Amino acid sequence: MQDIADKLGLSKGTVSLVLSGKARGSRVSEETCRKVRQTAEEMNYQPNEIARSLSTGKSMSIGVIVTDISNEFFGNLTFHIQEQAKKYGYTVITTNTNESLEEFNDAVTNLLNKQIDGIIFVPVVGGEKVAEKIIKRHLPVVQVDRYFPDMKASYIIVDNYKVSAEITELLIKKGNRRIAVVCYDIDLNALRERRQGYIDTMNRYGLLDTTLIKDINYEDQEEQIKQAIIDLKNNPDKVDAIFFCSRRVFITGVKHMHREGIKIPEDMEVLCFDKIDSFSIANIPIHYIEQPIGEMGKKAVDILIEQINGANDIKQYVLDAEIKHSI
Amino acid sequence: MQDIADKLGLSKGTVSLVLSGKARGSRVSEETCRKVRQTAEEMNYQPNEIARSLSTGKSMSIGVIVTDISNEFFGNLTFHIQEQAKKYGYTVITTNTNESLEEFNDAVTNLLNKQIDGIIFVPVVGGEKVAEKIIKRHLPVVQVDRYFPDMKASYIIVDNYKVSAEITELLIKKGNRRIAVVCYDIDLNALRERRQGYIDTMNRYGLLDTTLIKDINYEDQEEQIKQAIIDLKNNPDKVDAIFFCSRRVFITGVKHMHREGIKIPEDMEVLCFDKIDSFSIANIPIHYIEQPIGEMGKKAVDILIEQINGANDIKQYVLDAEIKHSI
DNA sequence: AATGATTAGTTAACCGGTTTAGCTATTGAA
DNA sequence: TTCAATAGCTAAACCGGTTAACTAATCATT
Repeated sequence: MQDIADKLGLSKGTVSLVLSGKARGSRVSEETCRKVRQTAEEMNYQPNEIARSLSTGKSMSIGVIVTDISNEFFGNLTFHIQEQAKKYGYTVITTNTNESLEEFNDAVTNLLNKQIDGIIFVPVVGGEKVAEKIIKRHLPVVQVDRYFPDMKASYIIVDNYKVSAEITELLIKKGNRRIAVVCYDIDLNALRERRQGYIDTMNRYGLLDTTLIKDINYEDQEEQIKQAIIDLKNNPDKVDAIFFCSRRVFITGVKHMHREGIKIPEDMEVLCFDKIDSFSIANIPIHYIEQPIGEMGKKAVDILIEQINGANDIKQYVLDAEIKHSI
Repeated sequence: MQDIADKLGLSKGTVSLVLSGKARGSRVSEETCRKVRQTAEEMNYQPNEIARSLSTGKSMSIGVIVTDISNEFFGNLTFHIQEQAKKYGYTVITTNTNESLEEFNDAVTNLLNKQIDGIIFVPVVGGEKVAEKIIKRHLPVVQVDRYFPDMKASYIIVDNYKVSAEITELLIKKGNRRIAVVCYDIDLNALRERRQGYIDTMNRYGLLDTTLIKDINYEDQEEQIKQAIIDLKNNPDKVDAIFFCSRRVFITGVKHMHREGIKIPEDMEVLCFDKIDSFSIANIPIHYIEQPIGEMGKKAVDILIEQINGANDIKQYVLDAEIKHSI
């Protein structure tokens, strides 16, 4: 800017006014504006956003903290967040927590120091204190996919309970009595709700049987899922269907169903919480729940930007997921 | 910093020296260091990285430009890049190009203005001029997955030709004569090489037949892949196997093979370039090529950081992919 | 006593923008 | 002719760090 000013015999301030589009209000002549813009072009001037940020206190970038971007769900979510942020002219810094509290903390600290304008994050078990740090700074924040119940902050999630109840009921109405559930035993409200939606519905129809509930330890999942499938196959009272509470459990579960020679859907039907891109390579009918990932990502950004622009009401959305069927 | 300095009757400079760890060289007393650090803690001082960046000219963040982070391959790649960058203390800003030249250009411009320390990017067709902008700024850069042949810059890619030739040969040696290929007609060297690896190998064995080569237009892929499958099914000289040149083509292709009642592997075997997380839900044997995504991501970061730290030799790695088999 | 070396810390410029008070010259009205 | 209003621009502070150059005091050495 100084170079442009020197070349035109103007001051740095004037050049800044023109280039930042604030020339009209402060009345810089049409002529000068044209010359400044032309010279900037000629000299291939590119603004230094860092300097601008320091001055304005706005970095024009937002932080996104997810569990693991290589996971189909979070990859999709992040994609939609990025595309929406792009529309608002915001840049996105993404970090993975790998479900670790320490990494979550590091991510938050780092983003705060980077003077980020807002944060969209997927809560990590035990991360309330860390999240409070964001609130204390009065930094706009939106939780996605999960939320801390005691935190006064915006969130946008899916009604896990409701859709799980619905899909269970759907299967019951189709004539299934013996529906099993396979779910991680992790203490995430999303997972608890999916499991509970199933349990309450089965109960309501008087079909609940604890031998149909298979809780899987995350660390030892391959083995435990395999065992769960074998158990269900050998259940004295024939099992009609299995509800897998998440993507990965479904993939591993179906694999072992194949290995055990369980025919889908003749022997058992399968339900999957989450859509998988490649359902169609499995030549079987699959009932699945499709979360509105795109809407969730877009809306999270919308809410965040509103807050960045001054809104200070907390928005908490609970979206409905859809029940679908492959093949 | 000024506040800390005031409270202790020191100068801002001294506080900066202590807090940035340069106190030893500039000899600030042990006592003063301790007091500064303690007071910083008490006042909950957090450095403003933006200010630091402006001053040092280093933003401690790198840009990553991929095609589409929601794609399993790029999601994985980005994940490994982020994890490795974290180790070096670098933050990652990710952007998607959606294979669009314009978006690629916007991303580069934006990252340059953000005073990023280096860029890792997946080339976009026609993006040579845009990439030159990075080079002209003498900004460290690493291309991944693809590369611009005429650009003097580091890259790290997989030997698409070689592994495609190998997998074709493997199938031939297993007794297959009529191997087809289904590939996008996009002008990406990665895809061209996969196709060519197949063609040259078939040729070498005297098995090449152009009715076995199916080029798919990206925009109309669903329909064209379907038609390709039907064509191959009806090929007068029975087709033994199909080599799908990428993930998505494979998924769509296998779907239509199922629909057409083609039995895998009895009627035809299938080959997929790229590993898919959920291969196991398809109860069929699949020959696939697994790219060393983790290594590619990690190495890309290593090379970039080396360059950021002053190395100015161009590194060009061609990694080997592995041939594997599901079930 | 003079000199040099060392220790401990200060000063002030600088990074590259933004922003606002205020200055000057011109125009228009009284 | 005089004064106010306005247009057009400048000067300088500011954002929050970093760092080269400098000062001042102490200690060791000759």
